[in-house]
Amino acid sequence: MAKGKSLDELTDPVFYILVALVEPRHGYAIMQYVEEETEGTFKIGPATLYTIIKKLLDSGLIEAEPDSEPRRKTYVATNYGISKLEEEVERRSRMVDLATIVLQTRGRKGQ
Amino acid sequence: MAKGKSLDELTDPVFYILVALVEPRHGYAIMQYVEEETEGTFKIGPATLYTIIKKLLDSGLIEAEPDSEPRRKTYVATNYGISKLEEEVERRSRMVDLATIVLQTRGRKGQ
DNA sequence: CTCCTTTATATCCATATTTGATATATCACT
DNA sequence: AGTGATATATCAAATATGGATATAAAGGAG
Repeated sequence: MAKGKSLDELTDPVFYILVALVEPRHGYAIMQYVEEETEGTFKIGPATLYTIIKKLLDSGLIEAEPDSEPRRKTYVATNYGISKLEEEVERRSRMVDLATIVLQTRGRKGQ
Repeated sequence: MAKGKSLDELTDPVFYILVALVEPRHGYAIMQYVEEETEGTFKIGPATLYTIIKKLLDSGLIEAEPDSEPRRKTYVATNYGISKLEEEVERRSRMVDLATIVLQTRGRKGQ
């Protein structure tokens, strides 16, 4: 049901696109969503967007959905995509926790 | 004091290497540290490691430190590197929070 | 003393990922 | 008719990553 390579880790743009597609959205709306949610700090251009959409369709993380407007293509995360996103949230959460502890431990030097 | 490009976002291996270098470590010890801390789920090979060490030295996030053993090269994060790591932890934390909220909101459909 | 494993650093090159630039077309507004 | 926003799409270049490989010294086993 998926043919991509690993998918053990999701990159930043893949992560944001999957988050956007927890609700159905078309490509352009994904770009706007990510820019708004990150207050302009993370932007996804069309090249990155459509490259990744293709990859996510191929690997079964998202699927196409019918849209009323003919010139738009709407996508949404599959159940598989949602669970992959949940895994990735946990993975990133652990990364944050590790770094937080390490940074805390530092400072109180020696002992 | 830094000549790298953006550094606005750190990739996964860069993140792990910087976390490892909150305390002084030499290259091989970084590889072992990351593998241990991630329980074998994330491995950094020599190619990735030394490529990134070079990049981090160039951009001033880490610096070399004298080591008793002559055949080892020890590195440690600079103050600049620590603050970059802190920023990145916050950035990733916000990503986790966003995804968590979005995933929570889903499920209770309509309204 | 020789073999093997671990430690340790380093690079080549192929593959994967990302992105700037560009192209096309429709729609809304003036 | 012209401009800006909407909307999808691709090319080519730049970046990033990782498997394989090379080198060498140290430590332990037999």
